[in-house]
Amino acid sequence: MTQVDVAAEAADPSGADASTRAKILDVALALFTEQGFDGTSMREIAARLRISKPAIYYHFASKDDILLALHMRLHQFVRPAFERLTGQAVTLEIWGSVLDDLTGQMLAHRTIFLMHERNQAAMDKLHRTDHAVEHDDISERLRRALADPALPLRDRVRMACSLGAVFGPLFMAGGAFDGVDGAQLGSLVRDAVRDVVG
Amino acid sequence: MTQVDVAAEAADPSGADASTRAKILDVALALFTEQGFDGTSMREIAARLRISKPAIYYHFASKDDILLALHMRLHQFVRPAFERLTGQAVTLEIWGSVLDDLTGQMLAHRTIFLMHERNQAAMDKLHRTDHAVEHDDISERLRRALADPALPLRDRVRMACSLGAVFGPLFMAGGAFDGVDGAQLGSLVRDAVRDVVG
DNA sequence: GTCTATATTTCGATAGAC
DNA sequence: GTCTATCGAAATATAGAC
Repeated sequence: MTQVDVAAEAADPSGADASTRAKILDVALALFTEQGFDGTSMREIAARLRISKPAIYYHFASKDDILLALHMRLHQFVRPAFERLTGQAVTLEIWGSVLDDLTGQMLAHRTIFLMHERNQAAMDKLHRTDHAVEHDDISERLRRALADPALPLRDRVRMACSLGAVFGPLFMAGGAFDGVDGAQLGSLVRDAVRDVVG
Repeated sequence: MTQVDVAAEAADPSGADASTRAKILDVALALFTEQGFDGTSMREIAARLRISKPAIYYHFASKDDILLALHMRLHQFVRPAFERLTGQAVTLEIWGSVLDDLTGQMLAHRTIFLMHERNQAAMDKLHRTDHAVEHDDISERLRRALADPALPLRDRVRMACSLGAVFGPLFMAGGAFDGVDGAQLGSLVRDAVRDVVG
């Protein structure tokens, strides 16, 4: 059993003398983001940590298992925001408050979100293969909200556009805002998002 | 030499009795979008066309060469819009007109844009390896505009958010707008984008 | 232009010692 | 927990006939 408390992993500081498992996750996150999941080999992860490949397999059952652990990190960050979409009819106002939270999480954990976006194919395969991910998944609830036939098309489009607006600065700017203060950036993004959905 | 006129490829209708080369590109586009570039093998492409692997290699020098051809298609679609960013200082108004054109292209060629987004890692590697792509590339001009220190941070953020808003309905909706009429969708997206950048 | 057969490389994963 | 050595599968790409 290589499972470990998710919160502890996420709380890992900057890798001073963190556990090997946490260090593997940090390196994998960086490499998966830069080169893609399929473009990164286990050998590469091991080399950067100056350990051997089997050492990784002691901590993770498979390469997919590493990706799954990183997916769970993201899941943990976004679940609180998206839980507001269940149990009540979605309105533009509710959607706006969801995106407000989401903006904060995105800015606090940019690399994880970027890794997830740049490896959607691998993530999809993981969901098809691994049944441990179940269908508690966020993407499904999101897709259902945006396809809700009870909503006017105009509102559905504005929901999708505002969602894109939240991630535009991270996904499409190629690091143009990397050095910018998170609070200031968050304020500007939230203003722009409100202009779409407010 | 397997190079062929780019416009002719893009003009290929729906694959009735199109040339083998064009059919390979169509199948590769679909598979790269669904499963990712690295998650798709040459064997898979060949099997779906009921031809053999070497038949593909007669038309393309390598797997990367197929991806490059698809990249050129996209490049052709977006270049006119982005050429407006050269030779003059970027303003929110110019940016708005660029996104206006881009919205139309995105809706007219959804799959190509989606494939490009879902294979950024492979695309980056292509740019690093293949020097035929040169640095005429769009991504670079885009990044420079969004990082332009002559612009106030607020404007740069709104540029990034509006760019994200254009692609939100395509990238983040999981096909929730697949059946929607392009003209109607375009009108609604442009309205939302104008609220950010207008 | 398309085929069968195969060369070559690389990867994920495991065996077994320490 | 970590190592050396290796297995087996799958992928890209090519040789050579037709």
